[in-house]
Amino acid sequence: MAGRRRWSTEEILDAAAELLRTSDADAFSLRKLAAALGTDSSSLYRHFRSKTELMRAVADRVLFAAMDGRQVESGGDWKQHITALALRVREAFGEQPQLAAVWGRYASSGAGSRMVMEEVLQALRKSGVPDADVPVYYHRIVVLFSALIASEASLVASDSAEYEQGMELFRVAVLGADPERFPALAHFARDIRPLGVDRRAAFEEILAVQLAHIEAAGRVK
Amino acid sequence: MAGRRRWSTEEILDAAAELLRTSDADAFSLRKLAAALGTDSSSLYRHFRSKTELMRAVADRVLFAAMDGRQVESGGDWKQHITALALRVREAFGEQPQLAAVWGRYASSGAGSRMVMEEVLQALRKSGVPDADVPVYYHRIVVLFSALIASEASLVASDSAEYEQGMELFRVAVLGADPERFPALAHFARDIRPLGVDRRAAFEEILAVQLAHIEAAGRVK
DNA sequence: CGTGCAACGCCAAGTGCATTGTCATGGGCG
DNA sequence: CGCCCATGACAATGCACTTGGCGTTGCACG
Repeated sequence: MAGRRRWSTEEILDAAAELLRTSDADAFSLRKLAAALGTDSSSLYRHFRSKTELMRAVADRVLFAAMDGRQVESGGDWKQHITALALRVREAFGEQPQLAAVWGRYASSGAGSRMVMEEVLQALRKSGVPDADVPVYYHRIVVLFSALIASEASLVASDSAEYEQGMELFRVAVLGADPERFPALAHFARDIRPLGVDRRAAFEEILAVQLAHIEAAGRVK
Repeated sequence: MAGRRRWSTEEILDAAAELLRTSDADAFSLRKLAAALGTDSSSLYRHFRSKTELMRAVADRVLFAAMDGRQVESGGDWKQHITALALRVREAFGEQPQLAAVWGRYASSGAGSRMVMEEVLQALRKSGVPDADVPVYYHRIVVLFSALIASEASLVASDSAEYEQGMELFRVAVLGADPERFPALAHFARDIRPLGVDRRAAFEEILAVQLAHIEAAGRVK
């Protein structure tokens, strides 16, 4: 028949990234991906041993794309550097929430992950903390970082029906709290905001606090 | 036939929690739950409209159980209070990772969630920050909190096969980094540790830094 | 130019999942 | 006592990942 052609791994990954970006939420499946490529899902198993392996590869490719074109700058504040990096990764995964979960679980396999690690480590070396302490601070930053991004993405991932339902439950739980048993909750009820709103501001502030703490530790020594 | 009996909602929730605790990873399904109860999965739909609704209920029940027996103490350092609360919730969800994700997504519906909210809010009121600022600090703490717990749980959630595979990829990515392109990574390669290790220490330290920052903000005013 | 092998498309099946109808039943209410 | 509706049981639908087999094609190598 006609369509017979060879699929490069990159073509598959790009199609997958595209499908993940456009189609919403958990609508992604190997079947859909194969259909979008004009082939059969079983053919994908010639390139990847499992769906997880494919997802990992896509995640790294997205990460790589997010890092690409940026040179590792040697000047500038190291905190700004890490913050900018964080926001870039956050934005990249913001459009493909599924991938953030994958990255959060097994952070790191390919070139994209390596670039992220490299930049964070280089920034930390300029922070003033002794070389021996860099790994532990690195670990802490990455834990914080991947947790925030993954959880943020999982918020976007749920389809709107479930999301709305959750918001409704939240409203009921907060506004309907018994003032006797939950005085503080009832007192602040109207000002408490659900988890989903203002994520970016919270993200930046939490990260900034952590970085400032590291900087202070560096100065003391 | 014989087995016909009526299932109370609580029985179902307890069985679900039990199954989630003992069975590993994503092995949880309505079918398994029904089998454990000695019934059919369709019967569960007489009690819950969907699997999500059931998961939400179980999550809140676990939360409730974790909070139960603890009185809201009026004395003690507010930071210790929040830290202890955080660790308690962390431990409760540590055994049922699936639920942490549910909680992270739609944080809050029932009594358990309300108890957590109440305690955090009460602690914040003692922190010295003005009442008007409590909601925003609350928001920040809960975002950080749920993100850390959910992402940590998702690490435990993946079955050991995939976990090991991910660890292997991590090792390759770190140890096999080209020193020319990734000098810092190569330099620290042997001291960089994967995301999964030392989670509890990282958890406590990140939270402590955030709380200290809030306390400082409270003192300034 | 011919041959061989790796890779593709396609088909089918196996297993597991959530969810939805349909039927039967049994306990509570009049 | 007898009806009725909530609820349990069963069957079926639709989709998912994964595996295997089969016919066929394109590329590389001799």
